[in-house]
Amino acid sequence: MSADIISLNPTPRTALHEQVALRLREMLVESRIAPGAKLNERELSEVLNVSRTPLREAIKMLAAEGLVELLPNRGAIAVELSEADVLNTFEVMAGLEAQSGELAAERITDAELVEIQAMHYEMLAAFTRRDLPAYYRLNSAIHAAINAAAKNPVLSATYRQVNARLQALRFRSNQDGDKWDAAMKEHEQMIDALTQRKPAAMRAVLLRHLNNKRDVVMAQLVQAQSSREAGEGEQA
Amino acid sequence: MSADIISLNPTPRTALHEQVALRLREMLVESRIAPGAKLNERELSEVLNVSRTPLREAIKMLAAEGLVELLPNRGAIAVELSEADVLNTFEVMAGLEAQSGELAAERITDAELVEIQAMHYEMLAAFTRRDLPAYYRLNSAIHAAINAAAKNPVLSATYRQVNARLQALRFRSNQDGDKWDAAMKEHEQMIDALTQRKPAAMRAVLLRHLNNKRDVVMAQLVQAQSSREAGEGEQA
DNA sequence: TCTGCATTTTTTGCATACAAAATTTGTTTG
DNA sequence: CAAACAAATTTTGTATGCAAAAAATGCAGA
Repeated sequence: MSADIISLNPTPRTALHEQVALRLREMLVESRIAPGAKLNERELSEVLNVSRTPLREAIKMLAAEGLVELLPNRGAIAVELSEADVLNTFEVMAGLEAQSGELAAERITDAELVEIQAMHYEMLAAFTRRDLPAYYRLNSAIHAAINAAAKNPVLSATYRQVNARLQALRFRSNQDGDKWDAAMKEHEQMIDALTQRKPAAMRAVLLRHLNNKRDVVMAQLVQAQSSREAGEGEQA
Repeated sequence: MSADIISLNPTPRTALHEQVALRLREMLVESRIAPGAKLNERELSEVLNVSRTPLREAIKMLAAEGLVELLPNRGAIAVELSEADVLNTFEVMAGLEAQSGELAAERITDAELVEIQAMHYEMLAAFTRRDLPAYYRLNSAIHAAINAAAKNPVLSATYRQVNARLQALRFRSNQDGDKWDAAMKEHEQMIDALTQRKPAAMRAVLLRHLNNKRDVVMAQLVQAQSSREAGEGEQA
């Protein structure tokens, strides 16, 4: 049984619980495991072809990361963020992004800046074509690059951990025309602030950017909730 | 109510791996397990009177929290922060504290403010007596209260997690006269900024406060390292 | 039919057992 | 005596087994 995994991975340099954590993290972030859903150990251990021991270790790690919630004697469920949770998480994200941007404006190298500018133009192309998947991919890459330019691994790790909880929501938030235009404009202002090495400007733009993103996500969240409630009402 | 349940139940309701995580966290934060030291599973399971299974689950949680490092096939060691790590962590802490303070200045209630003021005077008493333990205790309590006043549980949780890694260092950093005076002055400025509900001022004070704390800790860190190296040299 | 309760089944939590890897120890040889 | 290699021991990683708790099921009575 575990022989399958070993044969597929000739050198399982990474521990089993790490691999499991990775896969579970993916499933949670992509909402393949729905928020609020129970993580059945027997089920998951069969799907992932591992025993319950490394699976449980992985679940404990995800709990510490805030991706699942541990219910005593009742296992774990995928975190379900309330409206307040989303607002609070965005508030923290805004602070982390703002600081990243501020530090990046101070510390970015010319090479890093060039690469970000290039990605920016690619994103502009995706925006022009209204290619949402490509846009999101480039958007994430740019924000990650800004983070890297801040040269603070602790900040990056914290950023990633908090961001993971919002990932699922972000994925779904299809910005409409106006908001999308505004987001692109903000991105151009970021490039300017970075090019001119203006930390304060960079901080200000990122705060605005995150607040707008928050508004988009929140609007879609309440809309989804109300339509879901209406749908359930019809069925009942 | 809940006190009855606890007294009636000889075996506590909290899961074993949670209890173990709590105790290990304490031992790591207080440096009872030295930075860089190996966490021997057999040894620890004997000391804590649990089997290796819940112990390992607890260790995985601490790894996700950044308190221990997992070495593949070689177990876990207590994190050992390099100079750069300490600087980076303080940088993140400064950002989180600054944001906490900023939000607290916007959201603090009169009752919360009164309590913080009271603790401030208690701390002033401890400062006057040069009672370092009491000072630290009150200092922590005040910072925690400011955090709570920000009314953002996600921010508080993030703050606590990052702070835990520095706790051991902070404990040991005995401020000398000058630095201590400055720290007290900064605390008075915090009270002012909170009382007058000035978020920007609060942010500025906290950034200064954390930068000074960082300098104190770093100075003692390099001093401890050099003296340790000298001592080792003599022994060899 | 619905509610309350007892019984069965499932699921979680912890301990133990076993396999693989790393470390230590001991011995041999140059 | 030191280095290198091999055997033994320890330690980690994973799987399995068992007990306790929770959930599901079934049944009796109103």
